[in-house]
Amino acid sequence: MAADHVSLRRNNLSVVLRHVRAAGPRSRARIAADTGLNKATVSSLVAELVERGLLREGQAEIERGALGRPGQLVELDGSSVCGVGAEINVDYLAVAALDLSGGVVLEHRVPLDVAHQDPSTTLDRLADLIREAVAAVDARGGQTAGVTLAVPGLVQSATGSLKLAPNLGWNEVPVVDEMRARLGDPAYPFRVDNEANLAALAEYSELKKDTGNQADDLVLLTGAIGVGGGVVSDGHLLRGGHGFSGEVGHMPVAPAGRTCGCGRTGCWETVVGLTTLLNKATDADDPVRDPSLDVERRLAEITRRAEAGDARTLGALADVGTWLGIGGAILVNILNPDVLVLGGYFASLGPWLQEPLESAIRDRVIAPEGGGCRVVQSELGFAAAVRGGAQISLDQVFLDPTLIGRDATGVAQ
Amino acid sequence: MAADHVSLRRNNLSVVLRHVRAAGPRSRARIAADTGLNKATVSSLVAELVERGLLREGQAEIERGALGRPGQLVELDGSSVCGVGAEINVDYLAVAALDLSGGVVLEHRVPLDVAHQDPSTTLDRLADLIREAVAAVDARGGQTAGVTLAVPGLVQSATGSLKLAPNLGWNEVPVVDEMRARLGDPAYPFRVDNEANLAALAEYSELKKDTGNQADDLVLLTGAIGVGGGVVSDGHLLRGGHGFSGEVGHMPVAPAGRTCGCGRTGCWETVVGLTTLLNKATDADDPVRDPSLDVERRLAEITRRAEAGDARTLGALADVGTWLGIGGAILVNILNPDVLVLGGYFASLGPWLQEPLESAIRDRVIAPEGGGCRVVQSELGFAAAVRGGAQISLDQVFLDPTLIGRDATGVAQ
DNA sequence: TACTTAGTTTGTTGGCTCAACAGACAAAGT
DNA sequence: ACTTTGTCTGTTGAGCCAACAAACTAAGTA
Repeated sequence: MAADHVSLRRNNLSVVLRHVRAAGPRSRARIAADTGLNKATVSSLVAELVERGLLREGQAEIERGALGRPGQLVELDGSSVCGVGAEINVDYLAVAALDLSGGVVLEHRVPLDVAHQDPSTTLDRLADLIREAVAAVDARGGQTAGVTLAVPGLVQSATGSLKLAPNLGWNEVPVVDEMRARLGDPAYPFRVDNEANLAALAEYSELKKDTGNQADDLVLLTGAIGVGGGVVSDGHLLRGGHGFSGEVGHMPVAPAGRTCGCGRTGCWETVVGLTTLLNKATDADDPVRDPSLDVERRLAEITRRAEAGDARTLGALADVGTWLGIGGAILVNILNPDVLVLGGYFASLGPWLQEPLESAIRDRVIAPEGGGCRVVQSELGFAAAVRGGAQISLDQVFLDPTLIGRDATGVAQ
Repeated sequence: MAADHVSLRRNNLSVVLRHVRAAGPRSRARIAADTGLNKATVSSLVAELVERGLLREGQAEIERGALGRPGQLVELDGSSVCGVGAEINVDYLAVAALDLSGGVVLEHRVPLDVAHQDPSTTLDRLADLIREAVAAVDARGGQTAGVTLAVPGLVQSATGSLKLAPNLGWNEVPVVDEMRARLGDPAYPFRVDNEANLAALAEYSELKKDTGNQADDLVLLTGAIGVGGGVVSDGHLLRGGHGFSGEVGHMPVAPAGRTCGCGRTGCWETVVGLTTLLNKATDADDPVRDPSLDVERRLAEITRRAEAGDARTLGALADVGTWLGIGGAILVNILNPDVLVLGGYFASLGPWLQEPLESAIRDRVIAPEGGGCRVVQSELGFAAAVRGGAQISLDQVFLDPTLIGRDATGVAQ
């Protein structure tokens, strides 16, 4: 809370660094004009950020044709710092490493039937993947700013423990401690977070990249066997008092519906989950239903049928889209996001879900003009969570550039 | 974003002022120890805050029995700055003025059938009340830090316009402009906000006062004819992209239920609204149903019957409590608040609602141990929104003490 | 075409100010 | 004698301002 010269400097370093990220390569003079800082101050700040390896002098001189002395472009230096994201999900493990400028250094996914493994075995495999990612960062001459693990369950961020992950069959696993031990107590911070939260963060970054500014309120729906929700409100991740926010899968929206894994009837999951879609769209002996098949392959087949105009498939998709809208409207009324992002399997099948979904929302939202809520399909799809994990580690650096290089006050957990 | 010496100073003034509010009267040395600021710095900051009339040297010397030189207590100075809150609701207008230390300077409510008035007449009456409140502040030798108006509807905070208030029958009313004109373009800032949002803020302050720290995530339910929701997340009001968040009254929870004023069936309002309770608890010719009767008086009668053990009343209350829990569980799953506060009429009847409500929530929440969500009855009841309005104006001063006194950079809107 | 000059913009330098800090110290108690 | 408070003095660090050199465009002149 209390601020001194050091935090003042830290703040302004962060302002400059984030401005370059948000607005792209720029001359010092331009940064000064944009941020309101003095030219001299910006020079000093940029010099320090260059020294820390976070910014670099741009190769290009500047756009021609302008009057006066051309400026020296300053841009993000992707070479020195990377964030690593990892993910444990029902049927795969994944890692990704992003550099400071958002470039993908590495992305790796391996299929694994996590639910039928011992957690310990899964964590061993994951440790291998993370070591591989960190090695790739090292090989590039970079430093790992942090690793964040995404899990489909309830996470207590403070203690780094996974309280409950029904779809994995995990319960009270101290994932951070377990992983830190496996990785030999690494210097970089290691965090866990909910999969949907991290995916929401990744989508938020993506949105910022595309639309420039505006839109600081976003809801992400991740569709898989279960349904997860991630909420970004006013640019901040909504975590809730104990970090258990976004549990939207069990909203009772269809009292006449199927029995849910949680024991109750009519949960949202039971009408929009992937299993339900497949049951509606196919016969019991249809090979697409085979649970041992890769999810992406099953989705590809559904997509093919939809494109071919198969009536039953289209009907099932329209049905899911409508139910998605019925639950979505609840979220929109409560949270009033600017954007509702369809992630996970909803993204793959977005083209057929979007129309019925939007119409269902329009019918149910109180705020004028549907609360101004746009519905978009995720471009990241199933990769959103790992990306978000890498992103969140990088965000720490953007918030406090002094974590990196020079005096490096300590890669504080 | 970008910070300089002035913002550094502003921040630290704010830190000291807020610390005294949160932790109570304290010596300078203690403030320094608590905040991490240097003793000398705290002396300087306190001196400035005293000069601005926000703090004052405490009368009492200090607790006895301690070793060493006793400290001079420093405490909030309630005498110089007040925040004013106002409220337009279906059947009353209200104002309140709070001083910096949270003391109630004035609280005034007048019954008015707003829905059957011309908006202009209502605003005229409200202007009278506000003038009265500001005059009361003046009479105490104080300065009005700002006035915030609470309305039961969708508010666009930026433009200060009320987009839609179904229960008032209002639509697209530029309330801020209208009121500023009536008040003769006052120097203090004038804002509008949603009634439930402001009430949530007031409850949050109340909570902080009681429990000290912890609990930064809260959901408030205001019960009246309609049902409103206000959300505080991580200490911040959740507003949503367009400021239309918290519209919980029309969540479709009871598909088999009554038709709602909004045209759909099964909205939450239709099973937990006051009208529904009365219909369930009484016969058609029961005088309690008389809508011209004062709400508080009708609630008093229901309370009397419940206390007397009237089976039908108790049944109706249990029913409403359960439905409250069914919808409440949705909110708890999405937002994971530490506390769920029952406001409005739910507060008056809380003793009978709480048990079935808590049980319904426990049955439906995914997170372990009910997500740790406590259910409490509001102490402020129907006065929460005005209090919150006054509070929010004061909060501006706590966030930027330089708004008041001395150089007063301008009572910026 | 080659050269000069004016005008504009960039980025650095040195001096100034402001605010926090550190340490010394008097004051006020045990 | 010992402790703790609060003030005072001098130092440090960071941002600001104004001046200035550098780098370029535009236009006028030979």
